[in-house]
Amino acid sequence: MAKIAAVKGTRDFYPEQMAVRNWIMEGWRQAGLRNGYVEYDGPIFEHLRLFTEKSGEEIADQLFFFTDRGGRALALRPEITPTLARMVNEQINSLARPIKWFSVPRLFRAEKPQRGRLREFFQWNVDVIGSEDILADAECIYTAIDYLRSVGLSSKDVVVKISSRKVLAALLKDLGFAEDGLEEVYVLLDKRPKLPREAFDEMAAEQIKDQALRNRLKEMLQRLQPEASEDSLSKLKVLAPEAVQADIVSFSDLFYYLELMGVADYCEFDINIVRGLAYYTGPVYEIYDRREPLRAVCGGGRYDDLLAGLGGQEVPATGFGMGDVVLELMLKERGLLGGAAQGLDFFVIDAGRELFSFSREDKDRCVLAVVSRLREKGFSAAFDYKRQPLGKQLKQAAAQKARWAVILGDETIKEGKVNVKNMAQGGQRTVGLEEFLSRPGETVK
RNA sequence: GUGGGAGUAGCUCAGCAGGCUAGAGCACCAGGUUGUGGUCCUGGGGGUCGCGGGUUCGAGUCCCGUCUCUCACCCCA
Repeated sequence: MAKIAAVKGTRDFYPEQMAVRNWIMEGWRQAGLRNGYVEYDGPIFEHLRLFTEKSGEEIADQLFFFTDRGGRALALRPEITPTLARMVNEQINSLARPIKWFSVPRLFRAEKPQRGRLREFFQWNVDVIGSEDILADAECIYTAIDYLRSVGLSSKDVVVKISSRKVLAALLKDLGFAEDGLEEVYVLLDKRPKLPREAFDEMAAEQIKDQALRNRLKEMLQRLQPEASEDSLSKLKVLAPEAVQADIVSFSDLFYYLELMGVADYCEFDINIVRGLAYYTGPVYEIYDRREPLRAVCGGGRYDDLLAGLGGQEVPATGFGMGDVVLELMLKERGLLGGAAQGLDFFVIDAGRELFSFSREDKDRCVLAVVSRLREKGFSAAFDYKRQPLGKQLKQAAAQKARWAVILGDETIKEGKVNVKNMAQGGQRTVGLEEFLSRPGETVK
C-alpha cells in the first residue's frame, strides 16, 4: 500500500506549527474579548443555498459541496458571515444590541492554492450587528489594529486602507453614472491597483463607452490618489460636490474616532478600496502589508442589507475577517512568531540514577514524587524514562525546551536540597526541596 | 480553470556528458566520556531519486503523461 498524501491545499499541524496556530488564535480571542465581543461558532457545513443565496450560483464551484443521503445539497463553509446572519436572524428579538460577536472558524474554499492562500484555513471574524452608528465600524477597525499591534506589527508594518461604498456611489452618480451601473464600475476600480496604467485604461474603455464620463472618472481618481497627496481625505472634502457632502461628514467621523482611539497612524483613506463583494453598503477597508502592497491580511466593511437578504429583519451590520495564512507569513518574515514557543516549566533529573525510587524512607524525594508534586501545582514537568548519565538527561531537558532543570542528587537525600538550573542562562542554585516544592514559581524567579 | 518553474533521506542540497550495491551536512536513534545540556567521540537506522509509461544493453540523469509545491492570471466571501 502506497502512502497517501495530505489533500492539496491543506496543512498538517505538527506540534511546532500547532503551537503557532494556537498562539495566533489565542491572540485573536484575547483581542476579541478585551474589545467587548463574545465568541460564537456554527456548524462546519451548511445548506449550499445559504452561500449561493447572496453570492450567486457560480460561487458553487469555489466551494466544496456534496449531497447527503437524504438528497440535501450541503457545502463546507467558505465563510462564516452567512451562518452568523442565520444565527442572529433566528434570535434577533431576544439579543441585546449591539450584538458584538467574534469567531475563529475553520473555512474551506475550492480555489487553486498558492502562497498565502490555501483550501483550508482559519479566519478571525469580528462583527457588530444592530448598530448603524459609524462608531461600530470604528470599533471593528480598532479591534483589528489592537490585535496586530499586540503581536508587534506597527503602523510602519501595516496600513488600514479605508474607503466608503456610500461615498463612492455618491461620487460616481454625481459624475453621471447610472445607479444600476455602479456594480460594474466597482469591479473595474477593484482591479485598478493591480493593473498597469495602460491595461486599466483599456479595460475602462471597454466597460465605459461614454468617453466624457470615462475621462471624468479618471480625473477624479487621479486627484484622489493617495500618493498624490498627504491628506487625500481633506482633498475629498474639497473636491466633492454638494450632493456628496452629507455622506462625507459621516465618513470623516470614522477617521476622527480612529484618531481618538489612538490608531490614526495606521489608517488611510484610499479611494481604490472597493472590495469585490456585492453586499457592502458603507465603509469598506482592507489591511495591507506595507512591504507587499498587493497582499491583504484582513478585509471588511458594512453590510446593512445582508440579514434582511437572508430572510431576516432590516438590521444594520459591520465586520471583518482576518485569515491566518497571510498573517502567519507576515509575522514569520518579521521574526514575530517568538511568542508561540512552547516548552516545559521543569525537567526533573536524578543525577544518582535511581530515578524511580529511593529507599522507602526517602520515597518522597525521588523523581516521580517531585514531578507529581510540580504537576499538582499546575506546572508542566517531565523526566527521562531511561537511567542515563546526567549529561544525557540535561540534553533531554534541552530537547524538550524546559526552562528549568531540577537536579536531584546526593544532597537531596542527605540534606533535603535540590539544584535548580536555568536552562537558558546556565546558572544554578541550591535550594531546600520542601521550600522549592511549596512555591516552585517563586523559588526560581 | 489557464500558463511558467520545481520535485533526490525528516530538513537543506550534491550527483560530472545516462554506466557498478545513490551521497554530504543537519536532524533522529544507540553506545562512550561513570554528576551539568544546547557547542565532544564512535556507531546506526532511514531513500522503489514524487508517481506511471517510453527511449536505451543500461535512467536519479533523456522524452511523454500525471500528482504535489511554487509564481503569474482568474477569483478572493
